[in-house]
Amino acid sequence: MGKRHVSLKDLAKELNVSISTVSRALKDHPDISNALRTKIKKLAAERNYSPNPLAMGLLKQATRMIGIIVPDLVSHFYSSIISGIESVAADKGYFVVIANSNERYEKEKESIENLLKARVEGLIVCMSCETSDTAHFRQLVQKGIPLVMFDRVCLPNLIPAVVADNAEASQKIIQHFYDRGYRRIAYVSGPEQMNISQERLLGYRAGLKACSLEPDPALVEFCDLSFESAKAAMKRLLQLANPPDAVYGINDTVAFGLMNAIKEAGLRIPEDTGVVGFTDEFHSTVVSPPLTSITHPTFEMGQKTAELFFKHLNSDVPPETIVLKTQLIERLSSSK
Amino acid sequence: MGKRHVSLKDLAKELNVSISTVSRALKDHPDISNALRTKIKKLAAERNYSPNPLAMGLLKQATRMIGIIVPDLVSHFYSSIISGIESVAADKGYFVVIANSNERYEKEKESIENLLKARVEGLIVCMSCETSDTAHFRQLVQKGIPLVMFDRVCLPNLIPAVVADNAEASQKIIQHFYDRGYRRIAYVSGPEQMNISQERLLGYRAGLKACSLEPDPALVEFCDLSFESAKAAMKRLLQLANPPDAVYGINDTVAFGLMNAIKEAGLRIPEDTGVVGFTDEFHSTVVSPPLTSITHPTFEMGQKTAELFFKHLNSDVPPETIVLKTQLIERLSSSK
DNA sequence: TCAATTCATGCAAAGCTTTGCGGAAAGCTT
DNA sequence: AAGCTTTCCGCAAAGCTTTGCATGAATTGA
Repeated sequence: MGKRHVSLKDLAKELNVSISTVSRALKDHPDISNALRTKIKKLAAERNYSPNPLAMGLLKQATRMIGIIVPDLVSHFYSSIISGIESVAADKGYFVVIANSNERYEKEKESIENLLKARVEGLIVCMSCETSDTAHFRQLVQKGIPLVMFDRVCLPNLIPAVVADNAEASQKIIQHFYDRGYRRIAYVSGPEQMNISQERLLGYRAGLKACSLEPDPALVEFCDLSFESAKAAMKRLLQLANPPDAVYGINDTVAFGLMNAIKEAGLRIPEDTGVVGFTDEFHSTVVSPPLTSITHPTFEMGQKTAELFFKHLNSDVPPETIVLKTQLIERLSSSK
Repeated sequence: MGKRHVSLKDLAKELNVSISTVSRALKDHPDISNALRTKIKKLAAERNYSPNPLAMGLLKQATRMIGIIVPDLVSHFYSSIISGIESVAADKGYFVVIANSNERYEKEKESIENLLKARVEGLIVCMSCETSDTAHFRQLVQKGIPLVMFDRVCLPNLIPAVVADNAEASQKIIQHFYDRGYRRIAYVSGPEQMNISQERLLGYRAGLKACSLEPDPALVEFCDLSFESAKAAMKRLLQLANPPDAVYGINDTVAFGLMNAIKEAGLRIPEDTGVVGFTDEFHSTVVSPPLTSITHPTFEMGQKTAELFFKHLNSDVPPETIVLKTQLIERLSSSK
């Protein structure tokens, strides 16, 4: 039950030289003679030496860890984005530590605390849908802690961010519905305080206007982003005196909830009700009928977010917001 | 742009006492007088002191990090298990660091290296489907590094593990098909070296026998677990002179691939071909028709795995394998 | 042969925390 | 008043690495 890792000290003792000599030899410092250098390097390789990151962290005040806070770990959207972040971070020799806010404001604040206590070098955050007070983020900026947000963002003048072009995507959806002959188009949004809810609502309205459709407030519903609440929202829409013939859900889970309610009501998709989602490739091909949707380039969004993070970690550039273009993939759920 | 975190030293200097006094006061050591203790605690709270985990790690040789290696970050199965692990780890004050083997043997070995270099205290692993050589795991055990596996496991006498009762689940599926009137039941497995492939195959055969059905080797297909390869496997099955009237896929992605191929062939589910998956709740309700499946209790599996990990981290108990019971949830895809 | 370089290596501090041990001051007893 | 016990606190080491400065030896030039 010996020590698990060899240290410079161990190597030094074995070769009867000082720790600093070993350290220098290993990093090709010119002060060390060739003979000794090769001898030290050989032993280090044999013993499988690797520098202790704790010691390095202490010395350099850098842990090479970056904290991620997501509202939910399980859905494809976030795991895919995390995957994208992780791939870039790994390239730079960074680890990611993931915390889950579970869509709760309190948990989000707590996660920030914990990650800072763990000495992450900075944070990448997607806000919980409950969060409307942004003081905790402003504080991070004030303390000079690197922070980048994605998808659900706030304080764009203070905090670098990566988002989808939400308004434009919404408009494309409305236009698409219109082209397919749908005329009463509903939108099931998330909580009002979320930037994505707002932006997509603006796009929705702009889209209606562009198609010369009369906006009807009754066709805009809100839900808490859960499958069940989306289903309930759809049920309310279907009970309207003049129900929609098409509906657009703010994300994948919501779209599935909508489809479920429509089917349970005995209506056909896309004949009676068209559906479009804001979602990622995989799911949409699995549901039936295949779901027309905006492809959110999730993996890429993760990569871009990580790149932006590293940019701001190393230099003091002003915050920028990267807007990713989306694409509408037409499938069966919206082709009357 | 001062230091980001206050240290004991900072507090000590401010109060003109020694570092050790501050340290002791903060942990209620009896040697410190009441008056001084409260004064120190007050300042610590004000300054938002939290002990530096790097220093602690160095001192205690414990990083409170646990490494997880999964074959894939994006699928619901793994993200849900990770979520379960994380919830238990967080309770114990541990962080999880996640590495993705991408179903590749080489990447798996590399991830082990990297996580050890990062000084995780132990590893939780689900093997890549490529992995058949288990020397790298045996090495970990020899080095005394805590290791627990889940779902796809190996060396059960050496390595503690959490698995589903695969054989029994398979049998239940066959029995279920039989009860619904299906008679030519196919099984689309994963790579042969995987324990889950083997165990479920055994259960499949036992199930056929219990139902007095003749096993037909042509009805067992293998795939690499991807949607596409599952689809290809199903196409091969459908081209048989005597194609199956029911098929069982080794996991969710595979089952979706099967359904896709069946639909493309113009066959109806469940009338022409019954389908059962080995999957998790959410997806199965979203596809059409809803997929009958074995519920893999993923979140719980993650929790149990983490609990087992901590058990073995702290004491030297012999390896045990925890077998989780599964449940067959009947939905439309298998009810002729 | 002595002084002046050059070359190779070691010392020690810093980064932060815990903890055994020793020390000083105060209070008590006789 | 001297000695003893409490009570309270600081020193220093360990855990690991990097790096400026110092030291020692060896080599060169005069």
